[in-house]
Amino acid sequence: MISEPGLEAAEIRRAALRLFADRGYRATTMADVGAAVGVRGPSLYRHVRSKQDLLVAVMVETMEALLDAQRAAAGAGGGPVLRLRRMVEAHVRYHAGHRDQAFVGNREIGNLEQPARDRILAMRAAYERTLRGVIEEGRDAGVFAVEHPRLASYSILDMGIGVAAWFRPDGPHSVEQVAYTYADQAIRMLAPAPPDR
Amino acid sequence: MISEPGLEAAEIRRAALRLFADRGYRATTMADVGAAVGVRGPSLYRHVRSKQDLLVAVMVETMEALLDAQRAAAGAGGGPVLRLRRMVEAHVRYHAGHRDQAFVGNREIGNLEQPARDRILAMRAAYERTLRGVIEEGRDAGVFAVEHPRLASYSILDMGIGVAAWFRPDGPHSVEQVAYTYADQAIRMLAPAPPDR
DNA sequence: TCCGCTTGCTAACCGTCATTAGCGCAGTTT
DNA sequence: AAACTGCGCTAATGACGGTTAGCAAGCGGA
Repeated sequence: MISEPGLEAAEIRRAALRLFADRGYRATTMADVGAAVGVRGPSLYRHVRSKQDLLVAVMVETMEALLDAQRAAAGAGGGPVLRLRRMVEAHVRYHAGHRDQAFVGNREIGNLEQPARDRILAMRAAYERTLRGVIEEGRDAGVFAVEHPRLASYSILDMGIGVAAWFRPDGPHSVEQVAYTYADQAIRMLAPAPPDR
Repeated sequence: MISEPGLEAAEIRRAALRLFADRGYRATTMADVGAAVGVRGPSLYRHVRSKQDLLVAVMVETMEALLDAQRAAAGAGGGPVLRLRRMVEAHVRYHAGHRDQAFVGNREIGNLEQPARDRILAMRAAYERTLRGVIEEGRDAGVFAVEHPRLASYSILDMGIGVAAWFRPDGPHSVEQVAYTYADQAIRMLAPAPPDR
């Protein structure tokens, strides 16, 4: 046999993700997901507990990937400016390179049932806290001039999140170009006014 | 009589907006909207053509308010830096002061049926184009250093949009404080490197 | 060969929901 | 007072959709 794929839970999640991304969780039916993997709706229940479980799996996966990328960026050493640059680049790279995940992860929070919702919110809070930590460290070291670090971290995260909504791989900008430009903007946003003038 | 309110279409739209904002369009039932204005679901049809019409009305209203605010900010004269500041402040003020509208306006685009969807998208495109125009004008005048004006306008708009998701009137920041800070960040993001060094 | 496990299918269940029909009650007009 | 009108109500309609039941085909191992 030439390795008939065989329905894997991961394949179903992939299909669900794409559908959630472009129709929304509530507008996607189990029959839709089934059709996307060549099966009838009810057959999915051999591999998946529920539609809600699919959403939770997709969103947890997304947040774990983001946290991993952020940890890698933050853990590579260097001063606050360099670490911030790497964190912003990682953030943007993920949102440009995994638009569906990012989009669903940001739009469908309200459709998560407890306790999954709180779990995801806690992961998001941790993600923000880490970025803010670097900003505060840079402020204390005198390399950033920031009055409200929380407003700065929210701004930086939100501008990256927005990338998931408009970025197209076949558009005029490459992922790396956007990541670099956004990191630059973040740094300029935080840089202290130069001593002259 | 002490002026029994009397059901107005505007009152229904207000209730629908709130429900759309915190449950989502698809998760909101006409019975929910009815309950919010003290009436059964079917009675709403005396005042409203359909649920979809409610969504369209809410979103068109939102985009018109944004475009009006932007026009006012841009039309008040001044150089590119000042006009940009006023436009960003107006953008943030709206997103902090009308969170429900902004939130629905950004999340429910996919639930708009044609031709309303294209109409809203055209309004959004015009809104972005105007902001980008000021950025390009500033670049041509030498007061902004921007390689990709489109990336800059997207960043600025998206960071403002994010405000609608986290801002709380009883939180630690006032609307004006956030608007001022965000405008500042936008300007610093675009400011050319100073001539020294 | 026979058993049992896996997995897909159809049918059925049980809700939910937008929307329409048609009734009846004011309040107002003629 | 009769007729009209505006508006809310209940009941019904027609779809849709998540999930469960129960059957059957394929297949590997004893």
